[in-house]
Amino acid sequence: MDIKSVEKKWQQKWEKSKLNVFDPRSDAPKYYVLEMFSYPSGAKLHIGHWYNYGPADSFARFKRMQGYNVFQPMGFDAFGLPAENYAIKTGVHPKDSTEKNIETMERQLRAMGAMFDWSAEIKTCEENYYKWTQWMFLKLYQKGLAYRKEAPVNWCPSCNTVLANEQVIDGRCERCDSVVVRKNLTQWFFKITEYAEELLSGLDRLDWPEKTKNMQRNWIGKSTGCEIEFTSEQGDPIRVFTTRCDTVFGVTYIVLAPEHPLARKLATPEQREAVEEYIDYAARANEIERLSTTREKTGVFTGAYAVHPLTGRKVPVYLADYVLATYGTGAVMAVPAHDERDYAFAKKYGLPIEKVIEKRGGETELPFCEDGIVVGSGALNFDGLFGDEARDAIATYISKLGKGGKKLNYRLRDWLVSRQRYWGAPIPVVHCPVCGAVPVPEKDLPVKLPYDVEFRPDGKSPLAKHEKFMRTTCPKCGGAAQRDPDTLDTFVCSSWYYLRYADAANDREPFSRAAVDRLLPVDTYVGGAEHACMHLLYARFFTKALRDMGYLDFDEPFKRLVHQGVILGPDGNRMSKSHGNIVSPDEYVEQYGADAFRLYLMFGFSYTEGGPWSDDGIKAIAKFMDRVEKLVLKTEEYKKPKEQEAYGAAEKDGLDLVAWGVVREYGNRAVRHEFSPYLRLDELYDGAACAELREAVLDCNAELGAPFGKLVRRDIVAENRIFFDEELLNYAEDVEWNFRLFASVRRAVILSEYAHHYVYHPASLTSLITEQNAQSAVLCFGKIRGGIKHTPDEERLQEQIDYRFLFMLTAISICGFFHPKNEASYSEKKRAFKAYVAQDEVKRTLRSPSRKRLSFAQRTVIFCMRHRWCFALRILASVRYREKKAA
RNA sequence: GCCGCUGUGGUGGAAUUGGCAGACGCGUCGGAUUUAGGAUCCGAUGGGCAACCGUGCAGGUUCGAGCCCUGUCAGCGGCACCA
Repeated sequence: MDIKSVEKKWQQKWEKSKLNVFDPRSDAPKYYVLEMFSYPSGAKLHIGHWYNYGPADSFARFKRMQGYNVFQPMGFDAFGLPAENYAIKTGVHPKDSTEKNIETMERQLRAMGAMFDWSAEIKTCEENYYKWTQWMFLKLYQKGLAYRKEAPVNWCPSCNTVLANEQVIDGRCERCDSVVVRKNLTQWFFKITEYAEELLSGLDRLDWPEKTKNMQRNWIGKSTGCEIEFTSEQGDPIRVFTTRCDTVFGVTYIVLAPEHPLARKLATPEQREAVEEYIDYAARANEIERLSTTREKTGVFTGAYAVHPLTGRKVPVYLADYVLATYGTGAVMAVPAHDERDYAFAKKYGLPIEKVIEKRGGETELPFCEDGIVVGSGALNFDGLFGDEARDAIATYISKLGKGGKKLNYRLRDWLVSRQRYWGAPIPVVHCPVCGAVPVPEKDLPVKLPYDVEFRPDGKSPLAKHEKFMRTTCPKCGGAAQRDPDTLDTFVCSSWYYLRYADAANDREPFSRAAVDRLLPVDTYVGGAEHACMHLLYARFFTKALRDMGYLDFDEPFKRLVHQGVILGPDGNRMSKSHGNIVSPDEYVEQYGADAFRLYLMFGFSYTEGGPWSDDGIKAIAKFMDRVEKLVLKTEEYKKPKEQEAYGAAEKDGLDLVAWGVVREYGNRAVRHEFSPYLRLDELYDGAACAELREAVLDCNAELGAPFGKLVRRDIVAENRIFFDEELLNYAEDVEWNFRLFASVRRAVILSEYAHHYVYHPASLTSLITEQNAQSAVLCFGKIRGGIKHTPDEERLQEQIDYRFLFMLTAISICGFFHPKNEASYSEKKRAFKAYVAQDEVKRTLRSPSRKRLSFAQRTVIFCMRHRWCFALRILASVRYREKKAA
């Protein structure tokens, strides 16, 4: 078959027919399948794109065949640093290079044969999109969720911009790997911390990979503890946060972060110089050094003392950079006996170490950091309490004193969104010397990004150097003012794009409520795991904020999340230029076609794991497709009407059952994104199911083959369309086109002009179970011991199970009365069995509704009820197969 | 250090709710076809002569465990001076 022309033909047909466009008037339930949109980098689609979009698209098709009105849009995350860095290197303007890249990628995405709804396409760098990104900023500002403050920020000296915490990996810039330095800058922040609790608790209800949910949980980092107020001798309150207030009686000193506001103030004249020096030192030390756990702790005594709120004891106040200014209160109470860090610090500076917790039932060895029994509370009488109990009591006491109390703390920091770069959405704020920071009125949006800018990297934002852009008037007082020279982090753009898709052409608002209500939330979201703590967290934050402003009616943007794995190079390493192991999709698509390529991606890997690429793998797929075609061509010969009806009822029923089972099975897996194992041509005609049929199919010259001819074709073409439609797309449709024989299709298959858009509803099991084939397998001692015929009526099966059946199973299983190894005569077995079941306890067991107390027999019956179709069939098939072989 | 995930043939990886482990491929071996090679098709392929034994290791629950429980080891991923 000429795969390329077939692909082209069908892709054009779909395009013309607009079958991929979401139909808002349809009555069918909606299903929103979303893949993370692409960043238009210079290169063509790489294998990661294909792996993300190909199988996800097959999933979308599957949902469509199940009768859903599927919405699957595609767009481009077009702003971002790489385009700007490319401009600095080559002089090509980011807008030009981005547009060119998008054009290329669009073409490639279309050639992939995916059913993207291009009518909803969005590009975040276009005015009609970033206008609304700016609108989002204004809304957050109005709601008090965007604010400006001077804060120590992560500065990447190579990218010349600040980075969000999430973008700093091991003290280095996520993008360029340079060492990040700390800098004080006035920047815009989004108050994501306001939603910390909901972002955390909402995770429980999401159908997301556990791993990802855990990463977010860690990132949010909730800890339950207690705030305690100490007082300096001069009277300044020093609040500390601790999760171990049960150790409060062991406090022998206090430590402040070097950036703590009281650090300088508390220093005594004698210590002033040393303190200044230390603060200086800490500011210079870069993140890497500071974060290293192996590094020896450093610190300095302020000369000041603080008063312990419970004991009235005076304890020295130290500065040390092992305390972080940005977490908790920026100050900790040090309990060297029960904290490793405090212990190490106390040892080094010769501070007292006092045991106040005792190990329960054992020798207490310091530092002892586990829960234990309070022993050092003195007159306050907390001695003897353990762990939580002690913490509860002490925290309650502290709050009664008015010196603090229970407190929740989060590791999550506010999201820094200013970027000193050009290629992003300008921050819609004007700085007026009179009015201060004034938001740009909605009607003046968008704040347009100028085209003619200077990219030379000199630490200043390119926009800051663009006079025409910067000079403006204050919207409030009308006086001369300056624009904010920064742009928004590109993660702001991607925090709401899934909403825009629903109403991409709207030029009056970011989205209409009606459109969003119809399509959102996203039912299945597919993309890489690397966004766990950034995009996926930010997007959730946006959704919740917009909900609270009344624009949305749901809490979570992505109901279900699937991460695709990573396709590695043939050598098992990550694909990279330095390894020289990059597999380019293009050459394979050229040789085998897009369908074969996609099929291999689904078939050759576990979707969420990925794995090394193999040339043999894709060859095997090509071979598979070849065999399907041959099989269909062969069966074409069996068309004679008389012979068509010659196959027996039993065979037909058997085949129906198999088809039903496989279709159901496939469906079960497909909804879980487990595609790989269910493309077995052979299984359909396997010995387990229909040995005769398989022979007939594989040897078309055999006499037996003729009666099955039509059935085979029906099955391959009609029943298994579910496989082909999804994964073989164009190819399958052409096969079908050439051999359409739908006359005998009994399923509720709705025909339309375009084969792959059939709605497929597998028939119910009940309709397939007949008097002939309703059987259960009898399992006993772990093996199948036989089959039992019963009623085909699924609903009434339970009551129709006759006592003999039940008792026989009981006998076989529990007592072994009828076990093959039991040598007694039949009547002896029967007598023993009857005596056994006459016992009250056995009777009770047999009637017990509790699953736990069910006997084996009952469980077997239940099991068989659930599985009977498959086991019954297998028994039938294998018996028949054996008989035939013997004959 | 803490949290999470994963351990199945020579190999990628199957196995529904605990129910015939190793599907479907790749590779290998044998056969057919071919002047030959390639391609294609057919058969065999966990171990053991056998009964049997086999899902990282050691236990446990169960009539029955790859799957559930306890412990342990290894690999991967994330977090990491977060008080």
